[in-house]
Amino acid sequence: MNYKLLAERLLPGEYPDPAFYEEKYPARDLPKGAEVTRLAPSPTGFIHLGNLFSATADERLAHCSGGVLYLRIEDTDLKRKVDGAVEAVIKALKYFDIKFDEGAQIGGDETYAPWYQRQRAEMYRAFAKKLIEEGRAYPCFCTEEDLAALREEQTKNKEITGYYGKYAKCRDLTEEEIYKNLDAGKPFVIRLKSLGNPENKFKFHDEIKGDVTVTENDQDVVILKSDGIPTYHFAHAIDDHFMRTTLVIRGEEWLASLPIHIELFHVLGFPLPRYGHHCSLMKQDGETRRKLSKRKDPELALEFYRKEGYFPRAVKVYMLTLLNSNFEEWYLKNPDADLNEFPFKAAKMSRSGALFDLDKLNDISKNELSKLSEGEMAAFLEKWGAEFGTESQKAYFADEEKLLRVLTLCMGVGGKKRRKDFTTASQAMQFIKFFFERPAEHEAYRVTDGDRRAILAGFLRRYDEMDDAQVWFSKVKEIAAENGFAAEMKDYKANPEAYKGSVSDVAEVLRIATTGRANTPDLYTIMQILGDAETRARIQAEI
RNA sequence: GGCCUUGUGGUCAAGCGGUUAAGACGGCGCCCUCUCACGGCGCAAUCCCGGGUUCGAUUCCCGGCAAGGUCACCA
Repeated sequence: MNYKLLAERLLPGEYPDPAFYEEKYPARDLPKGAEVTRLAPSPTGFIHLGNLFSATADERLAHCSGGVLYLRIEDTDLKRKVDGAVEAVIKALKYFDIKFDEGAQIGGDETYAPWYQRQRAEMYRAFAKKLIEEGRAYPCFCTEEDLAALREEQTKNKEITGYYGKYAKCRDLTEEEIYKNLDAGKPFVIRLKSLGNPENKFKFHDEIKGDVTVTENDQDVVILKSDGIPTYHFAHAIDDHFMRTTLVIRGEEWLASLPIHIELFHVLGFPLPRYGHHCSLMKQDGETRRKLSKRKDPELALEFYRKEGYFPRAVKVYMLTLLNSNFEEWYLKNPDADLNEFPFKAAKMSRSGALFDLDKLNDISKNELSKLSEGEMAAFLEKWGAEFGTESQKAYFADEEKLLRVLTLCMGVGGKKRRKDFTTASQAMQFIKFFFERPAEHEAYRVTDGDRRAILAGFLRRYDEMDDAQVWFSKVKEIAAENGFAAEMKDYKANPEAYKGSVSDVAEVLRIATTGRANTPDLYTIMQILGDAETRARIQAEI
């Protein structure tokens, strides 16, 4: 068979030879040990926590080693394309501190562009043509029906499904048959002519999983689809070679196709990059657990976390906690360090899939938020509010001086102990709501109506905005005593039957009357912030 | 079903031949306290199962079992 002629018929025209591309995309000039990693999403625009998990690993591995992180778009499947998707992905990741050095829509060094696979079509064809010329790839005219029938037969016979060995019908087509099909205008794909033997197994070192057992590939996989666009496998080999990726970090669902990739790199004459297959973030689904999915877990979309107002650093801390088992310990010792100083290692990545734990994230969020100054918190809330806040919430930012006082109180700034009430921005806004809006609803009072009125009226009679906290509280005690409540907690505990309740019950009445709730930070300070008129008005309304 | 991967408390996990089997989250209890939050103290809860190897296995070997992944002209 004249492969040269066949190649020309299949992919007519002049294509550059491999040397041209090797020169066009030269090896990167980076320090020793620097990793080049990449994120290569398909442009569906949807991106969830699992993607961030993976992206964080890519980003850390690249930047901890003085290397490069780039963004490549795998748009070889037209059915998946969504407009504006790339921008959406970049924006979502940027919020969580994932910054690309180069890539689609990024700018930066254009040496390795283009970053969209559809724009690299010529290169893929050039290498496919070369493979055909070498007799290592061939046209296949099998239809979808043919393949379905084949699969059915193999399944019935309990054989491995796929296009391989004796089942690879088109592999053995004669020259005459091929040209006959071509003349008849039959559509075709280009398949790899695999030389592997599945009997052969060997060890392969995975940067995350350690040594894994790999079986030689014998599948004649499609490398060029009938529309001339490469499959993932083929594009992966060519792109990661010419973009000079050193470390391919991807989900473990790719481990099964590693043999294909190894053969492809080999047949193309490219050195193999190193690989790290990470486990997927799992979600409990009834009795079992499964990896995060786009269709089933919309609530795990990155957008959800932005909308709820999770603090970016908190999410990053959680990702690092899951990603590197020694991170948590390091962070405990270096609570104020730049997260990027943590020595991130692929080998420290977990080998088993972790369940996503919202409780843990929330705990981290509280801690991170509590470290902010009131000014930083105000800035964070304002930024969140501008995009996701209601109109009434946006109004909180008009009186900045008041907002800062509120935040100082609610965060315990200046005190020996910081408060940790806020998990997210949206929750914080709910928490501080009563400072800016009169409570529409009040939690139930636990004293009788008569006592409530007496307590509130007694307070109004005594309240003086100029009192300091001690004087203020002594007045609350007076009211307690006056109405049959114990002024001192010790007295109440010693003899609970003698009283209707204690100062705490009296304070609770005042608290509910002014804020609508039974649980708040220091009431005295709240009244100071609200001001005399507002405090009195709220209490009067509850008498 | 074949192949690959994984199996330490409810969750994330350290440990890698001898440990009272770390720590964090969550749960529960107590203390602090005008409530809440914070903080402090404490409690419950774990080595998938069965065989070996060994004086001794959570750690090593073999076999089960379970879970996850994968078997496309999708990535």
